Parts: sequence; structure tokens; C-alpha cells
Amino acid sequence: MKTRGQEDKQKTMKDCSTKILAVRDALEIFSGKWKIPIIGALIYLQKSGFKELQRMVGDITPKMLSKELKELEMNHLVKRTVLDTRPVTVQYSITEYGKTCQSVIFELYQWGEQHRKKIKEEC
Amino acid sequence: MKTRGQEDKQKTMKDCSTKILAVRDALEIFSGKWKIPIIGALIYLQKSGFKELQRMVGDITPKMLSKELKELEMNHLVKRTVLDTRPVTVQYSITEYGKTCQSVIFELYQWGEQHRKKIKEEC
DNA sequence: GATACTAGTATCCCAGAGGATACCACCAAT
DNA sequence: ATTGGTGGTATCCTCTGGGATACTAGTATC
Repeated sequence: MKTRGQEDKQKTMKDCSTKILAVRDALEIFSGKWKIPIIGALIYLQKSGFKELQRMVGDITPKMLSKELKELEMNHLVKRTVLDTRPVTVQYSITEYGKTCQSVIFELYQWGEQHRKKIKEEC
Repeated sequence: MKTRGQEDKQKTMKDCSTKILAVRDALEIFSGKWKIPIIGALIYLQKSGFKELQRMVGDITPKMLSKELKELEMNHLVKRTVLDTRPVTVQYSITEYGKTCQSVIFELYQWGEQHRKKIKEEC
């Protein structure tokens, strides 16, 4: 049996689902173990070479760092500049656009922080 | 060669890394393909049975829905109530605490939305 | 010539995410 | 007694995220 209310719900859920798509787009960009740490490090450092960034982020392997940086670059959050030095160095930096993530990351930080406290209390 | 500045940077990154942990905690809770859609559906529906929720979320399999709901329940975002009806029905609902995610999800939505537009313009 | 720095690539491997399909027990209506 | 509703589990599969390890090419230093 299908009530009138359920039909309305499904119609509204369709509108809702386009919003969910946007949320999932955002989540996808920050997905994975390393993107947030990399963005965080770059916001802090302003600019950094590959190896320096690797040391800064921690245990990340060059393969993963390379892969994550490529994705962040594709999304215009990070800029890669090859410098004509000897030896050739590469400069990674966060873009102006990349800085727009800060508010999102800060919200996630705040929620995560209070959530940690709540979980601790109960366990 | 290690300059004084680099040592300072590494010290500050250590403070930064605890903040990154909180962000990653938050991301972990929303991770996966289905958690946000489920939370969204439950915020909209207020309460829902298992099958109804499955229909609402879309293509999710019962295995995944069951698994994701368990995780959300563990994190106190979702409440599961068994009702003494015939046949036995189960009511899933978002908790008051679960509603605190709304601001985080809304930030993610806003950023994701404007990001979509930006990507479209350039491709 | 050996070592160490730069910026990565290549290869192999494993665990977990998530889909497909089938199935369970229970109950109600036809 | 068959069909269809409830709320799930079980099994099998594939694909990818991500780690470990090794390697390349170029330059500078010891």
C-alpha cells in the first residue's frame, strides 16, 4: 500500500539527492588518507618541494604523494611550478582557490574535535 | 643542510597534525558512498523502516545498508528501535546528536556546489 | 668514484569497499 | 498454499586504496 505521503517524500528526495551529489563531490575531493594532511601542510608552508612535503606529511610514500598531488592539481587546489635551478626543483603551493577549503576543513575539524571528546566520555 | 626555519616548521606541524587527526576522524565518519545519503534521508524522513530506507536511498544493497547503519549507530548518529508490532518492525531515526552534523554537511554542500560550477566552466 | 641530494616511476602485494545474488525467519492477506 | 510484506545474513566476486620496495635521471659534494 502506498500512501500519498510516501509519494511526496520520494519527490522531495529527488531534489534532496542533487544536493547529496554536491556533498559527495566535496567529500570525494578530500577523500583518502592524505589529501587533508597535504592541504594542511601546504597552507602552513605556503610553498614546498616534493621531498620536503613528503617529510612534512609523515609516512606517505612518494607514489601516494605524487598521486594525491596530481589529483589536487587537477582540482585547482594546488599549483605545481618547475623551477629552473640546478638541480631542478619543483615548487608545490596552495592556490587562492585552495584556500577556500579552509572553512570546510575548519567545520570538519570542529565537529571531529567535539566528537572525539564525546566518544572518549562514553568509552 | 637544515635551517632554523625548517625546525620551527616541523615543531608547528606536530601541533597541526593533532588537528588533522580530528578532521580525519570527522571524514572517517562520513566516509563511504552511502553515509551521507543515509543521514540525509533520515533527516528528511525523521524515522524510517529498513526497507523503506533502502528504497529511499536508492541502489544500496541490504548488506551495505545494514553495515552503514551499524556504523552510524555506533557513532550515535542514528538510533535503532525495535517495535513490538506484528510483523516486528524496526525504526531507524536520526538522533539529536546526529542533527549536529547538519552544519558540517551544509558546508560540504556549499563548497561542493560552487566547486561543481567552477569545474563546469573550465571543461 | 662514492655518496647524497633533487623529483619522481614502476612493480608487487594485500586488505577492505562495495556490488550481485541468494537466502533466512516471521507474518498477513488472498 | 502462494504471494508479498517485514528485517536482515551469507557468500562470492571484483576493483581500488594504499603500503613496501626498488629503481631512474640528473647534479653536487667529498
